[in-house]
Amino acid sequence: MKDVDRKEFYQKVYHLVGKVPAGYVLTYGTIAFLCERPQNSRMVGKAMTVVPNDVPAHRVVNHAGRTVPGWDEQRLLLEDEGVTFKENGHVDLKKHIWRQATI
DNA sequence: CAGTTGACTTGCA
DNA sequence: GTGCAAGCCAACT
Repeated sequence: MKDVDRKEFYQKVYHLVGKVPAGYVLTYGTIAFLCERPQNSRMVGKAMTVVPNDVPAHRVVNHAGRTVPGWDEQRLLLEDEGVTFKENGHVDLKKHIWRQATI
């Protein structure tokens, strides 16, 4: 894959995450799919490690609704936006998954 | 340059 | 929904 493609992929990821409204979340797989890289879900997480400060990376969770390991603040940020958490520490994806995402 | 790592997903149980 | 194994790809060592 060309270097420019990776750059585009990252840019799309940031754009998508930036489009997610408060109170909703996206999964890495969804983002990867919308970025035309269904297999690169791990890269989404990698991209998040270098995400710009103005991108709400806390709205991104894994397919199980679990929050990012080592980032306890994420739960607080989501709760503040209206996202409901289960007692087991998982997000209620059924209610908060963002379906209208577009590139 | 080769091996390991990881903010993941899918498939099966 | 949860847990384990296998797969995938780029970044890191």
